[in-house]
Amino acid sequence: MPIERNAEHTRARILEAAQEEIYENGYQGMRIETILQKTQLAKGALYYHFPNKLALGYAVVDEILLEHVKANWSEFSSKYPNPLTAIQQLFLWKADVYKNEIHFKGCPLNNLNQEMASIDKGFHERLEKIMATIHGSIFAALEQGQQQGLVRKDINPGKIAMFIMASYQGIIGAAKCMQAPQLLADLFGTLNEYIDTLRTPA
Amino acid sequence: MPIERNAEHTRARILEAAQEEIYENGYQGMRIETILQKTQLAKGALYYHFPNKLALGYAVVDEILLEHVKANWSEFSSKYPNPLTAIQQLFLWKADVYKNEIHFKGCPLNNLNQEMASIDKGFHERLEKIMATIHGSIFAALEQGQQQGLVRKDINPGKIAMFIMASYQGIIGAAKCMQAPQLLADLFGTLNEYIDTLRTPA
DNA sequence: TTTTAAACCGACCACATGGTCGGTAGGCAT
DNA sequence: ATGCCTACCGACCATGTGGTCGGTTTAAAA
Repeated sequence: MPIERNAEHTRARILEAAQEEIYENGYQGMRIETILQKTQLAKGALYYHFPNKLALGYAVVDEILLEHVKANWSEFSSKYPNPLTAIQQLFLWKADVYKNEIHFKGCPLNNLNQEMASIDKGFHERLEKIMATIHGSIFAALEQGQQQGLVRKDINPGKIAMFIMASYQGIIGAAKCMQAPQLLADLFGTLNEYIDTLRTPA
Repeated sequence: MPIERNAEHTRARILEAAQEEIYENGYQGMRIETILQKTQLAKGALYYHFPNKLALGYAVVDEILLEHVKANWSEFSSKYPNPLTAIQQLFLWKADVYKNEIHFKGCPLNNLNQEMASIDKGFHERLEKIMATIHGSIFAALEQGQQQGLVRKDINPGKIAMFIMASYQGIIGAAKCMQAPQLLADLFGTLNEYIDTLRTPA
């Protein structure tokens, strides 16, 4: 069974393997040799699709992480009309997904951010763009909630959106550091209690 | 002016240089060559004091980071008798310290945690120990506050302590990712508002 | 069928990097 | 002064790693 000779597909496989490697070892810990092993490709193939290691790393951010975030968010914001509820449900879902992870590796986006944002400018620019996207989504949700009378009007949507995003990252990070994804339920629970205080009092 | 031949001092210089390197490039990005350059030592000196790179990394955690955290905390908890206020002041101080950083590199402890906790067991164990120390401090502060009637008695000190710690990390991380330490004031401000809700109502 | 270019192969290279080891100098006890 | 051990030197090694390049295969056009 010869592996299909399809450029797009090959490129996608490389990206996927690279994403996995970065997720497990960080960008600096990712080895192209390992990617070749995982994809059963030769070096020439990889360097045909990507000029160098850095470009591959960038591509993972642009084509995998960004899309993943967008998909995630749009799913929940369309499922739950109340924006605060959408955010809370997203958190609970994350807690549930990672609950039984044997080896919890955290959030791919946050990991890369922590590792590379202050080291490499290219990564920083790309990752900041994603962060801005997320922040913009939460911000818009809060503002929309205010207009609909669902969210208190005495809060600053920009600041609160940033805080929620930061707490989310922190929670994932803490659970990762402690290697204890079962903490996520409690932590997101506490965060969700805080989010409840943003609702318009009944 | 011959550099003093003092084993303890030399070892300390190596550790300091290593800490800086890790802070700037992560453990995986730290290079022995750079440390030798910074300390003006030869390779033999470094490998006389440390058996290998990993041991050096571990030593940085045990002898630099842990001590730094302990010193930080004890300073503020002794300066402010109200535990909640001590925590809040510590945050505001951090925001102020980093405010004008040109190239904000985040929190050394959090950085290493994010990078190595899920990769290397030795790092994980050591870093978790520090996290547990911090958590224990906040936990004790909250419990003590409850006994003194300063902190609401309907909250779970363990969970809240974990949440505060996670949020702290997240805030530092977010500011790092955005390369915007001026965000810290707002973010810690929001966190402190949350902490205010933990006080016993007047 | 022949041609052509995209897609892929894999041996090879340059060099960075962690680590070794025989040697040397400083300082302290005798 | 002499011996001796700690502290340090720096050339050298083994290996890992990103990257190159001439060549080969596949698929579709001519």
